[in-house]
Amino acid sequence: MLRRSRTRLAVLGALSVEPMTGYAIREAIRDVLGHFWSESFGQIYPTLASLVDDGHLTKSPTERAGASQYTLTDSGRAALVAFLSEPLEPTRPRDELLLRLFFGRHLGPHACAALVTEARDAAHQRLNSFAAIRAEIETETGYEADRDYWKLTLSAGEHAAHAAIAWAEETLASLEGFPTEGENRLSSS
Amino acid sequence: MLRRSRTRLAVLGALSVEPMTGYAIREAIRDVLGHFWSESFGQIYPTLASLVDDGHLTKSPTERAGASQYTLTDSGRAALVAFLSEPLEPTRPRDELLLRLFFGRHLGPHACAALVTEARDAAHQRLNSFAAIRAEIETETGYEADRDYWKLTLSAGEHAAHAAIAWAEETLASLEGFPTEGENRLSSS
DNA sequence: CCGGTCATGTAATCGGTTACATGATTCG
DNA sequence: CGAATCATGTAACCGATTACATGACCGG
Repeated sequence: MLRRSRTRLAVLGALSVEPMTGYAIREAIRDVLGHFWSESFGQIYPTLASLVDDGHLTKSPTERAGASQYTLTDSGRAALVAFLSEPLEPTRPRDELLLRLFFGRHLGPHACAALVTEARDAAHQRLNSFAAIRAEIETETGYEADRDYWKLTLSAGEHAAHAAIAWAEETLASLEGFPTEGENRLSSS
Repeated sequence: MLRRSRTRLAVLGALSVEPMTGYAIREAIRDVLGHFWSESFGQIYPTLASLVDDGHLTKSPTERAGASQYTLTDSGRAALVAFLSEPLEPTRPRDELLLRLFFGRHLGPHACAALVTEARDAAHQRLNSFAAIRAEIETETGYEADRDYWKLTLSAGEHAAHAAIAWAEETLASLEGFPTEGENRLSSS
């Protein structure tokens, strides 16, 4: 199983939209894919070098000294499609909020409510940023072919955020009825 | 920033419910926390050893040769509470389905629909397993104090699954209207 | 000129998985 | 007895983050 790194997919994908520098790739991932993906510089630059080695990208200088622009080759586009076609291997879930809530008895309902409130507010903020991104991709020209797909991922984020908010509200109401036996104390098995 | 591994939290939490062997911890995490958490043996055993070193657990032999039972100490319980009280550092999102969908133009609407269908079916399966877990924790005795918190995490899973299903249905309908220009071909910028 | 942004890259480290090795116990 | 399950642990590896080092360019 040659399990390719997903960073490669993200980088190839980003460059399928338009040629960019490594720095710009990271910016694009943070600003546009931010709600479902992330990459760090420490991962992007080695990946770019490796993709150039494989012939999937070409590196060319820009006007600006020290900056290089990377462009997808035909081989790179083929690699992207091949990657996209691979079966999705199931991700191992790791939701730290739920992990804490699961053991919430040791924290008490009050502190748990604070965690849930935080999560709810974060979901609201995400919702706001989705609206901004939606407006942005709607108005910018040049990405017509991709735009419809991009909106699907936005919609996924919106559904998830709405669900998170609804759950948080329910949970906050429910937590009010919880007994406060162990709150702020380290005793009681 | 002393960023403690979350495996420690999961192990301490698991042992806060009842003493167990390392093997049983992994089973419990897989079966009960499976929809929002995962751990591998390779992480659990070293963590157990380290927690014993720190005085957070005691290791005692069982009737069965070669098997050890781990029990939370007072120090361990305090460490659990301390851990639970730490601020939640934001998780970097990595949703491979959405990453693929974002670059879905290169795959075509048909293949994208297959991915989304897969995700929808997986959400349905999760919903089924939630019902089973709910029935299980409802009937088993001895966990009355934790049960209410456990249900909160189940509810979160159910909300998320319902949202995923609703989004998938909408997306599948939407994908039917997408042009199939690049489907199964490697050409066309 | 100085601070902020654009830009590249590497080294140390980490958290985690996989694969492997080993062996006891239980059940058919 | 043999297979499945229970049980422990380690070594190799990997993907990724963090911190650090460096420097060009631009605007005030």
